[in-house]
Amino acid sequence: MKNSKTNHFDLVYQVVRLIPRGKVTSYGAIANYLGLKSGARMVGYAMNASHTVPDIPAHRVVNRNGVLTGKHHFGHPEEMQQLLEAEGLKIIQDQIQDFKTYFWDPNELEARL
DNA sequence: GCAGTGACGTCTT
DNA sequence: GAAGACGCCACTG
Repeated sequence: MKNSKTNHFDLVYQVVRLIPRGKVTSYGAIANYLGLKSGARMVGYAMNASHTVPDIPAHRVVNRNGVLTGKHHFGHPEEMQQLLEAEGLKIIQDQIQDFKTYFWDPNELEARL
């Protein structure tokens, strides 16, 4: 399979696209959902390449602490915070307030289905 | 081909 | 409880 290399990336994009509006998830959650034990970094790397694919709400993906670590990777760091606030989230000092409240886990979605 | 780096997370001290 | 170090895999230089 020539696409075996980018297979993980595609999986990450699929999960990120499934994130409902007003919710956020963490790299570890996606990695865990995909079965990538220590793939947290891989997920982050995949997100770095997310610019290669549209419709990727990367602003809904934050680290385990709910901090907008990758905000600087957007066209403008402010954009990530603005987008999250536009979805009803509260962000203070690049940190999501009540992160656990807005936290969304892909496993939960699959469980509901 | 080797070494360094990276949108993180978990373990150990 | 907090801080530091290590590990994982993939990409770039």
